Amino acid sequence: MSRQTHVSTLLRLFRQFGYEGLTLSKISQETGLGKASLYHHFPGGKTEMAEAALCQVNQWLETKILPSLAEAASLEENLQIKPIDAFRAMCQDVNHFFNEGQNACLWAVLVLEQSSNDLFHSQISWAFSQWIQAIAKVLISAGLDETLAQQRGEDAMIAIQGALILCHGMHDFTSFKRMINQLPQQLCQGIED
Amino acid sequence: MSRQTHVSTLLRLFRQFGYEGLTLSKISQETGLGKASLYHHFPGGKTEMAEAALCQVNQWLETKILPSLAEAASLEENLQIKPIDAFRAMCQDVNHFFNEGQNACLWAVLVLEQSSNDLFHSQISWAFSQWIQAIAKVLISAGLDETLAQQRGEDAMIAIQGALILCHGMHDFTSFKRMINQLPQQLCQGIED
DNA sequence: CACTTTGTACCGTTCGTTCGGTATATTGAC
DNA sequence: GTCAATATACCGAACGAACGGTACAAAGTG
Repeated sequence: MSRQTHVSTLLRLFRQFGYEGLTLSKISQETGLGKASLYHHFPGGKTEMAEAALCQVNQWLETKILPSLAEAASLEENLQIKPIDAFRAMCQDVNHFFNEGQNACLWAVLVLEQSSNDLFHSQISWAFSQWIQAIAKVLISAGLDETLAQQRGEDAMIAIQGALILCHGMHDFTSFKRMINQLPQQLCQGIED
Repeated sequence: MSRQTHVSTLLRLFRQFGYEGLTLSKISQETGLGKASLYHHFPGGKTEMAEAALCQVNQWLETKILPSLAEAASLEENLQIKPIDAFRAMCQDVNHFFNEGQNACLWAVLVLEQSSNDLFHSQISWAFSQWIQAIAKVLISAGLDETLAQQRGEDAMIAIQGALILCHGMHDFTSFKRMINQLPQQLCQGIED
């Protein structure tokens, strides 16, 4: 079993219990690896395990979300992708990634623990701003004002993160689904087709 | 020093470090109380301390937020409070409570730690739904459709929670201020004056 | 005096981490 | 092809430190 095999498990555990809340005993139990084996794959210990999980999330963003947004923002002469369709695809990926809202977001989990904040802050901050910029560029390429486009990108992040919090607090995930359905149109308000 | 004196400190610490991330040593250090004193005031230990902090947040909701919303929703003949003004006042309180976005939300912190989830879930869930209902009733009393009013209440929670996450992740609190400024009008969209 | 509040020392447990070592598989030398 | 050498994956046991929590007597307070 390679290191990468266990990163998905790590991601699941860290976003479920948080950094401080997740113990090596639990990791050992869930991965089926002894504690010593964990240190073979992750010599940096718990910190490196969390970094690996965080890295997986950021790679999801880089490979599944950012490219198609960049494509929709590109100003090639044969502009075939409409912004609304790009955002619909994005929301579909988001919906799948967060399991219809039932998965917490590792970014949010780590952000809210100041103890682990400094360690991972740069990567989380990078992810947020990349995503916001990617959305903004799509809207700018559709003729929207630059400032407003940036704000809409922020609003998308706010909607996703807020809906996850609310749904987990209420144990009711209908709000997340509604948000996912409404977000594309909300982002495209006032842009010409 | 009475018990209540230290609850504010507890609230600050729990929302800063989370439940698992906050240790009794740190609490002892920050309050200036020895462990014995802490257990004198909070016989239930760490759990009771977190509950006291959570209770303070919920009491803030009950005393500062819900009453004025209920007043704005009341259908007395001399209806002097306009919805937009009620929401503006609410947002001002929220802005102050979260220190312009720089304070994390204890609800969100506890919600994202599944370990502590079951202990506090009922109180957090209660708080969310009470707040949503209070907003919805204001909008309903202004003639808005009931389903849409409920959704706007949820959207307000989503906006607040999401903005807090985003701002903490970016170490930039301008989005929170913008959200606070925009929220009242957003909630009142399409209602007659 | 009675009663509340606190300091000190301590409990058992669990934390993250490390050590020494064992299988199995792959490689290299001859 | 044989056999030593190396690399990889894994584990049990234990480490010191810190955890949440407790017992109890001293100190403060009316």
